[in-house]
Amino acid sequence: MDEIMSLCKRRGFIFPASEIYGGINGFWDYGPLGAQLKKNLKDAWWQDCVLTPPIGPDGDEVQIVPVDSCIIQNPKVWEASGHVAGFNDPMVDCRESKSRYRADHVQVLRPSGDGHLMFAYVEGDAETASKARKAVDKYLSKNADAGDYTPVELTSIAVADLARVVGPHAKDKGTLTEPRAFNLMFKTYVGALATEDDIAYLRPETAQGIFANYKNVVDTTRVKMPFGIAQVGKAFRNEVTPRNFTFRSREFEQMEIEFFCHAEEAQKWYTFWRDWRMAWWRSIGLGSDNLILREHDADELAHYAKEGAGTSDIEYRFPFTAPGYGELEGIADRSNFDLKQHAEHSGAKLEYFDTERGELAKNGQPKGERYLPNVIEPSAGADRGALAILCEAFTPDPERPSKVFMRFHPRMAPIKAAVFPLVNKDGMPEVAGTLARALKRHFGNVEFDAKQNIGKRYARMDEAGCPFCFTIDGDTLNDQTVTVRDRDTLDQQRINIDQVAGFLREKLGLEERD
RNA sequence: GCGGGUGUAGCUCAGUGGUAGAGCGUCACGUUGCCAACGUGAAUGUCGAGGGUUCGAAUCCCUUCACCCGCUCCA
Repeated sequence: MDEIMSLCKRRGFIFPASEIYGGINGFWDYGPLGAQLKKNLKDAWWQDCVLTPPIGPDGDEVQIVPVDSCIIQNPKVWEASGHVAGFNDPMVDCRESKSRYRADHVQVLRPSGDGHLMFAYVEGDAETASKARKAVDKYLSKNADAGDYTPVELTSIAVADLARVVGPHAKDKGTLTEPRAFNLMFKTYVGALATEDDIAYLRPETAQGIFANYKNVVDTTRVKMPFGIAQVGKAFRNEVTPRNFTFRSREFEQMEIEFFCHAEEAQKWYTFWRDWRMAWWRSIGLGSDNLILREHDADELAHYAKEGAGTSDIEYRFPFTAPGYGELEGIADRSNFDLKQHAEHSGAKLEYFDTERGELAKNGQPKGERYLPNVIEPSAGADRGALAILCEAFTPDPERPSKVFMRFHPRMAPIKAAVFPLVNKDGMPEVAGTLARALKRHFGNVEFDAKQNIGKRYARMDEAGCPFCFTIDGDTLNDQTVTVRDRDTLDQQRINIDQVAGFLREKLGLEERD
């Protein structure tokens, strides 16, 4: 991983944010190559999910429409979604055992007498409860005046009295910190006065911006159930521990679809999205066994998925997680949790009237059915995706001058092609420059380089992950052919200069896709 | 949030109290005939930051920031 981070810095993929001031924990900037790489990833997602979506399980093209919602929304959005409550759990730390507990999960055995020790345990945890009980018995045998011990909430203990509490996993008293709130949402103020009434939050996920716009989309477009709403955008979380390069950042970008369907079809669509999203990641270069699909166990389901039919993660084996895996995308059946919450909190009627369902009327037409749709959510991390692509592409090769090359899928490669004059004279640079400019118009980032010798230029392109290099040599001036150098095989072939654009179009996957 | 480690040029690193260095990379000129060749020249340092000790600190001490590893957390 150190080598990957070093290459990212050296070649301009990723830098620490505000590095000249020492950086800032949990924030990363993309350099020239990284910005293009991440954009290629987002563009591919947009192309394949929104513009030319896949064929669904019923044989029809899936319906997806985009939105672009604000990072700051009415704070009630986050109350309805459960984020305000869920993000504000006070926690206590144990200085001795290094354990951390949710304060409202810790119970304390407190005696009727004053000034005596108290013993904490974790609610519902037999082991610590038994430890605390035994400690009480032992203590009472020497301090009969303590009186009767009864369980109370830790949160009801005065801060000064915490010094007499023995933690759930501690031997000594007074090792528990006072409960502290870990607010994982970024707070800000709307309006220049910045009073408590003006508090707002940076969105911790893009999903709620979709749910909040659900009614507007249904009312103003001709979408019919089932359909999806897609969004790409930044989200923010005050992670306790930003870690592992860009994997857990405090500012990150999501690519999300909320796919709405009737509850009876939720299972079918969940399976469809799970499998199709997995195939999609494979198609853009994560084809190795570093990529896995993992169904969640029942005990790790999120609050919104409890009643749903399933949650699975598409996970990648990063160098820093190996032999384990890290999440790239989660596909969750959120049931109708979110729309129900927003309907209740806002008072808006969010039920969908489905004219194709219900009993048949006398005229043979369905009477229709009113329901809150279920939601299947494929939610992918753009930064994590870019990081996985970087890790997967990183290929050490002691045989070649650069010692390493980036084996990007051509669709993801930030530099699509390079054009070199073999030597910087005899009319070669002019021909190469003309070809490079022509290719750039069709393929975007195409580099022209005439500096130093040809070997160095190939090596530079290997590190940048450029899949194809075209070299103009003496023969080009006579027979109009150029050499194509393949990044992965190092093979060279000669093609006519007029065929270069067609060659690239085919290799870059710009031909018709299924 | 706890514990351990690291921070010197773009990168990799040397430098343990006395004038800040090397290799690679970058730039210019020359050369070049398909995989980091060569020659000549050049630029590039808040030694992570702040404070202290000292005649003198990259070096010793304190504080702090960032990154890496292990815990913890990840709705």
